[in-house]
Amino acid sequence: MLQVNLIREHKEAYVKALAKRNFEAKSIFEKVLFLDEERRNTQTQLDKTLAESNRLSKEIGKLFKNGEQQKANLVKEKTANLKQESKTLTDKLNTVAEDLQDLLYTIPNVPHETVPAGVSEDDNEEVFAEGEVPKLNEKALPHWELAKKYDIIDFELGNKVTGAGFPVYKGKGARLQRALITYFLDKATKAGYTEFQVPLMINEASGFGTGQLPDKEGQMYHMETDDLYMIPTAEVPITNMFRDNLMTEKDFPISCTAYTPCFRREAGSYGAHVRGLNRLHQFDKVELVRIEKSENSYEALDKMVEHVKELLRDLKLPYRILRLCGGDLGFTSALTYDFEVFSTAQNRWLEISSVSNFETFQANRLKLRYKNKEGKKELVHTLNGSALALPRVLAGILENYQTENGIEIPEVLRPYTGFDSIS
RNA sequence: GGAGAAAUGGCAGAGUGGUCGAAUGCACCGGUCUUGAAAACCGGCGAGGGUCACACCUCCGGGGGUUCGAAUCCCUCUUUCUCCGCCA
Repeated sequence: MLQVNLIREHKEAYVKALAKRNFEAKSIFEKVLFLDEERRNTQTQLDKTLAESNRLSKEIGKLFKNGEQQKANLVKEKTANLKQESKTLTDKLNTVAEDLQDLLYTIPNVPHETVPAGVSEDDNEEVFAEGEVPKLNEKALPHWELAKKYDIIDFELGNKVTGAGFPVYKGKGARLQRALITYFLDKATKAGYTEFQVPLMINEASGFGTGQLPDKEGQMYHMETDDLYMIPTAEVPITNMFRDNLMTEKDFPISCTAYTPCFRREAGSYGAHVRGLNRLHQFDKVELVRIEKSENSYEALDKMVEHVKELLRDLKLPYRILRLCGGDLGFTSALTYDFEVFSTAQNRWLEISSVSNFETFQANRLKLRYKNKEGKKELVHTLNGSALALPRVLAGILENYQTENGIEIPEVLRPYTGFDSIS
């Protein structure tokens, strides 16, 4: 959620920046500023009314104490009007404040100056690429065929137990997945992130805090009886642990990591793009979250990018980094880098990480602030990134490491898997 | 799931209808003293809105109500604790 005072100050610049997302902000901003002024005016009127009735109440108290009942009753009559008036004003205030809030919720984050304009993923900007695409022979298989051949992932079983998009990992497949998780967590811990285990369901307030609600409730699984949502990413529980916090300088840096399953409804897709592990309703992910002072946040973003690069380098997977264009940028993000691994057998790029700086957009909703050296309260910046999302990493490994004799295990994972190949 | 108790500032803990935004202690910040530190003493010290700054308004778990007036009374929800039941 954008800050109203900043909208007032930087209206023109914001309108221009939001145009990169193809978001027409001008008239909405005008409405926001109008409602905000209305809100403040109403508040002032209400305050005056309440002040007067507070004054009278105290007077009545004194009169009663002095035994001047009659005088007190006279004053009492005067309060009736004020009461009615303050009720009317309170109602008005609530309505205006709510309208303002609703409107603010519809405005996406202002893109960073480096974000290119664009309408779709085709306009994303490649900023880095590394790693060699292996030469595979003609008989190379896509990962879902490999999974079947070596009996390490069973999609049919998942269908039976739950439904499409909930695979069952078996034997060395399960072990490889666990090895990846442990490896990622170890790397994050070494890089200074504190490991957490967090709830896999969240309440409504948390959904609002990180911006999944109110817009994207269709993306999350909802437990109606208890009004809880399955997490679509660990970002939600982790970031919300800090909701309503007022931090001090000493609390920084804050860097957290967690492994969790993630649940996404992802309605509406079909075909080869959702084959196998490409898109699932339940998948595993190791997530990084950082909470930073505004002046440090972009440095922190770079560090996260470097961290993810290192993971892919270690796994020797060919990948590229994209700077998302305005049209592809998430609602809450100011700047996002997507990492994609090249899936050789499918001959396409698979997104395996997304690293973003939300600046104050989430912090404003979360009321997550810190007291700076001058004792002034400032909103913090929140950042997060996947390090990494498992299924597509697994797909990349299976496809890129396949040989005629089986699938080799990347060197760095062997201490974790306890085997060198799957055959 | 059943029975009972509780929820107050960073923490502990007073406060049961009127000058209570809230005693006191600890923690924290500033000062005096000290070679330095500790102790002692003095002062400051919750949050949000509002203002150039004051004034002023709101907040004692959340929501609603009674009253001229609520931290205090009533209703309701949530959470925590104790006991019982069930249970990985």
